Amino acid sequence: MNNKYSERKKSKISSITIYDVAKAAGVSLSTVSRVLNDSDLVGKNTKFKVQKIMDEMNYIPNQIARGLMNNTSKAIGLIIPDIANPFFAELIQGVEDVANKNGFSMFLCNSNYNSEKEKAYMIDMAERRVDGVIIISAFKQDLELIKRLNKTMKIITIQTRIEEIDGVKTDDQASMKEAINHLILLGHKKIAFICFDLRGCKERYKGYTEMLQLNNIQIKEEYIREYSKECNALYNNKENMGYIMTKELLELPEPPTAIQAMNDYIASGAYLAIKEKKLSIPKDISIIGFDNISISKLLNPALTTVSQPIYAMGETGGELLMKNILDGSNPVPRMIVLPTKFIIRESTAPPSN
Amino acid sequence: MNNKYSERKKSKISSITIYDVAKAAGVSLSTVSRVLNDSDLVGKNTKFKVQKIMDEMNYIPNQIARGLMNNTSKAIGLIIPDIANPFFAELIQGVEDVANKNGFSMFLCNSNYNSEKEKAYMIDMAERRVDGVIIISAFKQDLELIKRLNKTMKIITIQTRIEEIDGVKTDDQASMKEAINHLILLGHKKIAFICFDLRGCKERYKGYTEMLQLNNIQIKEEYIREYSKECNALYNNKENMGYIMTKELLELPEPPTAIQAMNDYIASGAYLAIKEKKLSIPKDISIIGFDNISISKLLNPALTTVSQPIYAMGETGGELLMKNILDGSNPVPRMIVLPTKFIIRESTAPPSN
DNA sequence: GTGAAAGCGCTAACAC
DNA sequence: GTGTTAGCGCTTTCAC
Repeated sequence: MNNKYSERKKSKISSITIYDVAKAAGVSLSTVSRVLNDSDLVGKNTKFKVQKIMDEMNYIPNQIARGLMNNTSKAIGLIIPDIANPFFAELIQGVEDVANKNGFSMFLCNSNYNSEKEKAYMIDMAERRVDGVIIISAFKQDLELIKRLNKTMKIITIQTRIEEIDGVKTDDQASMKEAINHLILLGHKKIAFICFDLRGCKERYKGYTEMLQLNNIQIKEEYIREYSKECNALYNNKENMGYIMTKELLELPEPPTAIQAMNDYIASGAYLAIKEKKLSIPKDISIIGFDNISISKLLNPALTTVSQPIYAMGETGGELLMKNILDGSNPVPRMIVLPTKFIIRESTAPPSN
Repeated sequence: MNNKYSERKKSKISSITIYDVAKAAGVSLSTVSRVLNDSDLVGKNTKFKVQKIMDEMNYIPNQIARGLMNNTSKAIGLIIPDIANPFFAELIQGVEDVANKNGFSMFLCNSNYNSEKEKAYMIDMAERRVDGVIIISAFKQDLELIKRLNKTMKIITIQTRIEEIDGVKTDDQASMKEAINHLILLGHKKIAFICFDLRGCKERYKGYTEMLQLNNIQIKEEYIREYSKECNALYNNKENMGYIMTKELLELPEPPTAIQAMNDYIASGAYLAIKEKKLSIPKDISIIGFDNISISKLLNPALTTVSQPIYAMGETGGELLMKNILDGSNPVPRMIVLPTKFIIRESTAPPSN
């Protein structure tokens, strides 16, 4: 039993450590650490030698241990409500590209429009000591919690307003007014509004109501549908919410002549319901989306919508977060507003009757 | 200068530690640790008291430190080639749901069809000591690397074959044969095949060629297009590759009467090119996709395609990974094959000429 | 039941 | 340039 070299217990998952490398290279721990960090306080020859040994031994540095020391994980979290919506796919890409460029990795957290899950994810991210999170939420935030978590990690929001927290957004309200105005100018008076949750799209909803009021069009409650209300069941991603709400709308004694969807994804569901009813867009019913996700021009007829700079929103959010992580937060909270653009395609026309 | 309590330097980011809690509660570190781990080796009263103090102090446990000790991060990595493709959004969801259910968080890594980036991500995940990764790749893998990384983390593949590595897949080849057969039965002989990269969809491509050969249809090179070849530039996610390849195809002196796309996402790009050319689907040209992503039935006409159990693929991959992490890997590598289903919708018809 | 002490793999003063 | 040493925040024997 030759165990005279058992100076150290091997870890459970036997994995090469800096210690093994040091021993093999005949140098100290610090030297290996220096090589790892590409410090120029090591002799060229030593560096080369150690590097070679690292390769030979298949040494894989342990970021967890490094992070413990520097109190950083070089990771960020991204919390989104619904990955099934292509809007978020594009946004994720913007965030991830920036993170990657800065040497950060990204945790993806999909809350599925579940407020409890969202909260749990936020805490999880804090416990994992990510350097920052980006939150896109449809819910009212627990300010106490946010403030507490903000001590261990930077927080940025996208399309979400949290007191004292930096964020990026677009002017939803104004954009929505433009969309509704287009419908009104075409002659529509029976304009429905469908969304996941009214509180989650307050500004867009406000744009809708304001524009109607401005034109003395009565706001009818039956034209305003929330999926979260419609279905007391939890949000089930296997079905598109727009489909369900539109079906209801079309059953009304006096159905709307136009539908404004909270976003393109929901609008695409509306297409399905309308197709099923053998109605035609835009002849029988006009429809407008919001976001301009890539499928909106694939829809037939192509969807009239408000174009948001989705990738840029993710990118800008990511950059803001990086800035806050790297330079420390700004004393005065910033809200970066990105421009939108109304795009008229084929899904809107004057009402037929 | 009252510094008689400076027994310990505060960490840079001043953050409450187990030490502070212990001091405030008047117990030892181990006791606090036990409370944290919900061990039943602590007195009920002590437990309660410590918990209360933790709350009051807003203590947030440091997972990094815990992970260092247990040699686990309770995290997994998911490496995908293209988040813009809704196929992956659905797959991600399957993986994440399983991870979440098991108390794991998920790093999302989007390689953007860049083999170098993919490799870098794999190494990054290993350095972060994730407990496992799921890889969906279009590239030939560096077996040496895989073997090395497999020592620190479990590896699972989806729709990707790596020697000795567990995975989940569908029978691409047979499914593709069924699709091509449908086209041939309709009378098509000029059938094109468009994909991102032939090596990345070997099985699907094989199904295509085999079925043509079986029917004595000559395989024409100009009908086989790879995006990665078509464009020597790097993959640019701002454009849909199917659009570009289809445009080229339609310019041919003898254009195909049917196009088989490697997946629905690429097929949707083909729709755009065909619409632009003022041609009609399926009258002028038939088209088939692969995957059955949710937008495929939104396309107009609705896309004929091979339905893959996308969410289940992610879920199964996640479960397999969890099993391997929790129970240790199986001695003999497993490949779970999930069923597909050919769905005939509106985008295919007999050729007009 | 509870505490003391020795690590987990690495970094960062501080010596020499 | 290189080594020694003391931690980072937590877990885990091993005593008592």
